[in-house]
Amino acid sequence: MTEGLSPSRQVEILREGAVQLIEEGELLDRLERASREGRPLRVKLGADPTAPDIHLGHAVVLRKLRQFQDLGHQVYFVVGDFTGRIGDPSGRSDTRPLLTEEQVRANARTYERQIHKILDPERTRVVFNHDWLGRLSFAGVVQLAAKYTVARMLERDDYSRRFKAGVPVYIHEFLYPLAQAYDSVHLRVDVEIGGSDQTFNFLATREIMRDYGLEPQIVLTLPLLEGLDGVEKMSKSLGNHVGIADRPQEVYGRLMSIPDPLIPRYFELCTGAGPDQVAAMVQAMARGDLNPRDAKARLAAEVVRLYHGDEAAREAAEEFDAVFRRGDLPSEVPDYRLDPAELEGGRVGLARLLALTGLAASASEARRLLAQGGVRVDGGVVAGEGTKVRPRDGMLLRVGKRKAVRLRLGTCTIRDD
RNA sequence: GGAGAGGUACCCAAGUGGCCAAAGGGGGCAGACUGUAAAUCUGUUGGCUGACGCCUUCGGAGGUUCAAAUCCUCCCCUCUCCA
Repeated sequence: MTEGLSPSRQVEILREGAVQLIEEGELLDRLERASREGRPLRVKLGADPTAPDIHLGHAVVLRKLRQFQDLGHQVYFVVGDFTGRIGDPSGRSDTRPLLTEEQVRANARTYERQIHKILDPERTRVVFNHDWLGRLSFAGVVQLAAKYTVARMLERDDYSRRFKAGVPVYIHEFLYPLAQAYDSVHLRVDVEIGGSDQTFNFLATREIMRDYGLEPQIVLTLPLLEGLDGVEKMSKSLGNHVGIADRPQEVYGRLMSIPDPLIPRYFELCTGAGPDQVAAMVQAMARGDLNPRDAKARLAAEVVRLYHGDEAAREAAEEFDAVFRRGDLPSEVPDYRLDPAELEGGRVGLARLLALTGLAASASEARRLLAQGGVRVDGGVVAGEGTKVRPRDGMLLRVGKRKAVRLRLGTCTIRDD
């Protein structure tokens, strides 16, 4: 706990690692007043309820929020159950799936469970913006929309780029920043925090808050973490993410797959490593004293430790070395229970079997894998596309290094589903 | 309302009657190599089949033709300019 620090010291802590802080002076001023009045600052983070898996990109922001909490401030975690239906205009997503009430609630619970790996539950309030946006009348919407101009809206890079490129921009997308702004109006937010891609929305919110006669929120943006591909920002829909609630082995393995140039970046944004430590490591790698592979292993272990503890980190590292350096079997090999009806004369086409077990998406794909030597049965590579095998209990099927299934042949096959 | 351009596989994009299950790139997957699931190189990338081959797919529905992503009709959607 770092509660009770002087406002100027708080500013120092809070601005560290930020892309932008608008305005630093305002923050200091607000902290001073709050401290005099003995109240915490109200800090807002908005979240889209469509993909409730929190990944390392979100964690960058959440860890900053945690700092706010440790300084004694109050977090409002706004679940965008209303705005989520408008459709997030950033990025490629065309139309968002409409979520049902239950889905939203379920996703919100998933969120809560995960954010508390990082946030302090005592100082976190989870709220739903449908509660106030859903009550806004059309007249209220018009009033809100009258507070911002088309020209200013088009300043947003995302809109103007799509507009110039001839990609459709729908009118309701303009409502997205406005709705987000109204969240801040409703909650009388002191500080809003988010990824640097949110800068436009946050700044628009400041103006709109002023228009409603409120003090504009202070804006704090943080770097966007690149995904595992090193190109796009991390996001679940792009599949380049590492979820903080993913299995430790998965977290470890996925971090081992980042391209080398990304190593310092990940250390900086995903671990507690300070700039000095990172710089030292970069130098060591440049000198050849530190193998990038080992740096990555350190990164992976550190991140796993952060969210799953020491033991999980050790185990994940061990498993990774076993599977990928020594080519051993993964520790958890799922069983597949083969239906005897698939057998013909005690045998079954290997391609068919691979498709059944899920090791290949289809029998055609299985044939391709076979042709490429990517399939092993009980340790031996099988090449022939049309190969038939005589399955036996405990037979081990492997595709590539990562996927394996153990065959089970029950004598009794009572199926009640 | 008028004029024009477009809609192709997971994504971008070529293809304007048969040689098209559809070029190329990205992404994915597999193999080689390695220091790792990095980088690089190679292969592969609709489904069914041991195989010959068959079936489904180029916005949607019909039609012409021995043969349609490609031609015709209607419809839906997007963009640009004009009003």
